[in-house]
Amino acid sequence: MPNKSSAPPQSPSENFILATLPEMDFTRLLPDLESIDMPLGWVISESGDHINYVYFPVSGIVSLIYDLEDGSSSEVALIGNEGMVGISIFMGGDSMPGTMKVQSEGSAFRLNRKIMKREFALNGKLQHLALLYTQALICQTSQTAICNQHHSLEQQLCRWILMSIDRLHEKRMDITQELIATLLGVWRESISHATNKLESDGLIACARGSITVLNRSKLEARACECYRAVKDEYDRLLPQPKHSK
Amino acid sequence: MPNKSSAPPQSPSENFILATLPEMDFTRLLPDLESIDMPLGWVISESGDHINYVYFPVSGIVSLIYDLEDGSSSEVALIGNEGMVGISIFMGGDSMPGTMKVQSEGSAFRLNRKIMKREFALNGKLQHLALLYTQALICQTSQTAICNQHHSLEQQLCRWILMSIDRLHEKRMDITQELIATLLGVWRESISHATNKLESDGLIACARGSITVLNRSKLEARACECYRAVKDEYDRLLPQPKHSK
DNA sequence: CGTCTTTTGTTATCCGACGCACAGACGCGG
DNA sequence: CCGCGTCTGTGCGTCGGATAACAAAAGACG
Repeated sequence: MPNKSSAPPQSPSENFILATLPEMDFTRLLPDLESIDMPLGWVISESGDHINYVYFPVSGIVSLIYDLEDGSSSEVALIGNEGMVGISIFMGGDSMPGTMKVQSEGSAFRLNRKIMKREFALNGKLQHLALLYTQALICQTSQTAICNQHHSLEQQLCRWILMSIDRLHEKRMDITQELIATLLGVWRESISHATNKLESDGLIACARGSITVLNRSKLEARACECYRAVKDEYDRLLPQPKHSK
Repeated sequence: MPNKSSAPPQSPSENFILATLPEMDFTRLLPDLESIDMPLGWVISESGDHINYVYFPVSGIVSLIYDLEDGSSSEVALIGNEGMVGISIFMGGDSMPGTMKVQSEGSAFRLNRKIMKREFALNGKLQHLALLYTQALICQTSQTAICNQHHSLEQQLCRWILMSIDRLHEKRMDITQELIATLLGVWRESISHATNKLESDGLIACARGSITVLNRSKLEARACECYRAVKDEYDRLLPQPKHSK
């Protein structure tokens, strides 16, 4: 099925979970996988929404955001083409708190709720991968919790930039400092302050609405251990797929 | 099977997950459920440990704690008789980051890893409940993340006290301010400051190594919305068992 | 009862981030 | 190329909580 966007068409196997499926499972699911664009800012689901699809991103980033009554918010997890959106479908809760919002445009393949539940019930590889990914997600949210408690804004920012470019597979990301501040749950001016320091130290280059990483290793050194901890656990639980179609 | 402690013997059905199982499933599991004491401070598993049992607490509280390289730490989830410890067994990761530590003594029933995996693979009620509980756990860690970012120490303390007495099913808890500080990832002196304010306002009574809640509703009003948010989601996902043996 | 350890309370200082009020800078549309 | 909206940079007062150094009180134990 051709992708509707102007970008080159993408294959479902560019999503790690789908790519890790055995040939037989993958082929069986293929006709049910529907290609869909994920434009910037699209809210895939809001707190408590009964979600009808599981989304497997092949590009772009989806943020899991929790909101507070006073209007402030924080991102608790980043989801790229290593994962999936809509775990409540197979976890059984049907819905979950938090907003799933496209933080960086891209595209995904989605699977109808009914088909996902049917596949999950087969006790096969998809069930296994979905649960492993969910465990990785728990690790990410937990580490976010302790990071928010103990680490400085600059450390958190470095961590967040690294996690983002990992999922974008590029050095450059298009995002305003305003949005970064919302996602990290901090003040916009504080982000401005931090990016300036990082820029003057030559780690990143900032432009209007974009950040480019110039020195990845220095950025890692400046980030807190949380980046490494989560990445290591993701690598342990979800090894890179061997075949990419 | 008699409980080894001096406390009155407890039934597996005092754990909500076990109690919610259909009679048939419960009866089948019964001979494999091993009673075990959970003394204060016992580390059930440490980061990366290959865990051999799933624990179903019937009393007491187990904390999921994340540690940092500098020795500081934060609790990211509280587990009482509404839940279970050792989800990595059925989630597939075998181990997970974080320490499972008994924060308030009690007892549990545990199930061998092999038996748990076998039961889980039956696609029955235990699988359903285990996954629902895991989703609730994700909610708790996520809310902890945003709470750590936005709310004051006093609000967090109120939330934590409420979550603890909910799981203890008592007004009084035996714990030092030192330990509370470790769990919340803050300074001991700050806890002292906060408890004094709450005590002088008549919400709690403090003694050496214990806190008693005097006015629950006022405490709820003083806590952040996170307490209510998590409790509501737990109630939604895990309704109280109808029968208790 | 007096000593010793553990737990809790007090005070002062310091630092990071908030909160506000701007000023400047870029880029798009007319 | 001009105007205006969006995005970013700067400065400063304020505040909560970290940090440190100590004092006091409550049990534990001989």
